[in-house]
Amino acid sequence: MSSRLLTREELAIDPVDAAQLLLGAYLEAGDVRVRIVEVEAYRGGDDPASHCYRGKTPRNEVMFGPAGFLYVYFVYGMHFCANVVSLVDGVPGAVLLRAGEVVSGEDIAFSRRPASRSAAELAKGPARLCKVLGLDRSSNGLDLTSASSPVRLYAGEPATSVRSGPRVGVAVAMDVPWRFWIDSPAVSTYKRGGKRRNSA
DNA sequence: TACAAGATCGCCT
DNA sequence: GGCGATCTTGTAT
Repeated sequence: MSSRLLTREELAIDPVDAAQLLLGAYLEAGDVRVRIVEVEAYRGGDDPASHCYRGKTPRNEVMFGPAGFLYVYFVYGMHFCANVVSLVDGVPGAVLLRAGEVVSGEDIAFSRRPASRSAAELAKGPARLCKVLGLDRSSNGLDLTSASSPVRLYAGEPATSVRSGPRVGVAVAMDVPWRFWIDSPAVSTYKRGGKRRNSA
């Protein structure tokens, strides 16, 4: 298993490229380690689906900062979603971590997600991924490239057979295939775009 | 008035 | 029954 931390410069690239780099990488928080198998790229000003599309705010400030930082945001009043900031300081961009496989600390993961019926379901979805890793708003802004950080990002084996398609749950820009995943039982099968309201 | 936190309802399996 | 880059209300500026 790889134990090399990803570097900031490796992540200071376009979110679309960073997304593919993160596939197969490992995210470790405390005693739980997850292998990232599904991500989505989010850009800034040219991406209406991005939190940054509307400009910089204290909330999404992290996305405008240097690459390699963790951006955790609150959604639906009960869920958290984790993003890995990419691109350089001043340019918004991030990769949403949608799903992963728990490869270490599975017992802890189950204790956090008792409803999970199988290991593959533990981190099958962005909100679950956060809960399994114990990520919350206090985790926002952590440096994933620092060995002393409570949450770290490790390089994995190069992802092969990367697939791509429309992003999930995004009501706009569905024609942009910025969702990437690799073959894994933990990848969510939910792939329908357009929800809530009649978007047709 | 703007931003951020809290909730709910539709679509999913 | 559970999850989700939305929607609404409260607080801060």
